[in-house]
Amino acid sequence: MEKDKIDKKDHILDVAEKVFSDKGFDGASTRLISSEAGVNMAMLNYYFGSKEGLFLAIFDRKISSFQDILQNIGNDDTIGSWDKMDRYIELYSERVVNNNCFQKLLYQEMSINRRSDLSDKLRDILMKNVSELFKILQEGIDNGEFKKDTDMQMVIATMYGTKNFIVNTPLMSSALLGYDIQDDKNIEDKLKPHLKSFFKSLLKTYLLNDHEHAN
Amino acid sequence: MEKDKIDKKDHILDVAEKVFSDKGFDGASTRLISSEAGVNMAMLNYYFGSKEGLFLAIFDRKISSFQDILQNIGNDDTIGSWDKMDRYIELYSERVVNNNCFQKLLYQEMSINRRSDLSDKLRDILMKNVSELFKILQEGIDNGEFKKDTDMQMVIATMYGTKNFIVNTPLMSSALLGYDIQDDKNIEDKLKPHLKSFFKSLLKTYLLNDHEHAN
DNA sequence: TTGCATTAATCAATCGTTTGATTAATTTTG
DNA sequence: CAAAATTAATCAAACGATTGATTAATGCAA
Repeated sequence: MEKDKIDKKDHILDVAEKVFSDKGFDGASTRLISSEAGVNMAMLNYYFGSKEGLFLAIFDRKISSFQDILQNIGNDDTIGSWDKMDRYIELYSERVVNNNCFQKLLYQEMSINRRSDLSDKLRDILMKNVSELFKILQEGIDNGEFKKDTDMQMVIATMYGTKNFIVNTPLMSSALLGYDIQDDKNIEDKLKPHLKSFFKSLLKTYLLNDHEHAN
Repeated sequence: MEKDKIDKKDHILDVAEKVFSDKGFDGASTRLISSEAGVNMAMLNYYFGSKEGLFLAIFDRKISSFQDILQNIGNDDTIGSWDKMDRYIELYSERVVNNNCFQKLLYQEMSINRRSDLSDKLRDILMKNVSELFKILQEGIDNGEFKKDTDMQMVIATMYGTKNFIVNTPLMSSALLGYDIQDDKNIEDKLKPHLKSFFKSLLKTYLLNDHEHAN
């Protein structure tokens, strides 16, 4: 059955995503991945051609669902710029703290510069997501809701960086925050609300003009 | 001569630091490192025992100079909390944007889950640096200079995360900031001042109580 | 039976490491 | 001081292990 095959490939991709994010590309052997996935080693090559093919397939799978999630917030004319920002923070914090092992993989790959074609591709995709945030910020500045001297680039770097730091160095951030951020329950109950409320509070004071502070 | 030996070991460590940070631990072969350093392969084992020994030696060398740089800012009684924060931002931005290939290595290692003993060690060292920042923040809150509801943990995650994001994903951050952050001149002329002024501006609005805003 | 899925066995290549030999430097000895 | 003895540094070559990949044989459903 075609369905079974897809499920199997998907299962392999799930496992590979996890193992790659734990060990890195070079540290994750095909033998380990296949045994973790409960399939014969040759199946990886049979399905994905090569180890690199498997690796790329992980990204291909995600990329399709990766795009438009954060898009089209900026196109809503009925709400103000801060409310858009608020919504972006909500969605971003939600999305990103899930798939955290893919996020880890993504930034590992962007940090090491091996497959430069892939890196470029990932950069472009991320920049596309970033552009939505740009739009929101620019609009807020133009309509006077945000401060004129807002450093948009750095605001973006701050959001992405802070999230990455927490997700990608769990040992460090768990020690810092005082709870295990690898635990799913803690992620849901503590980390997500924590991240959201901090981002809102931080950016509200930074972005909003004084006359808006009352809100 | 003893000096030559130290210089040689130091040279190997320099090269290894660069290669490891480029390729990751598993991606960097001992053959590549030794050929880049212009020494025989066996010398790596002769000097450092093993590949892992070489890797650890990189950290040992840095760690000694790593410690006290950011320390003792908090102990100065003659300046206010924000001024201490200001000074921390200055030093942190300076230090960190230099040795950026070590920083890359450091967070690569903390991201991957391999030698947990090393990871723990690195976490402890970083937490020690963090504690100085904690001290400054706590003091500022206690003396009323900073807001009572300051999220200290997240402020720290933001500073470390934002810097990491910029340094560790140069492809992304160069596209975002609009200049090549791998270029030494750009680092000095643009990135450092940029980072400093943003951190100050961002944290000033977030940390300071309203009656301090005039400053 | 035919075609795809799956397996164990095997491949060459590369890995980190070790070896034994050789050279250079240092120390000891007469 | 000079010769001998010892130690340290360096090298090419080879080691066993592991890597990603391939093969040929088998299983199995249509």
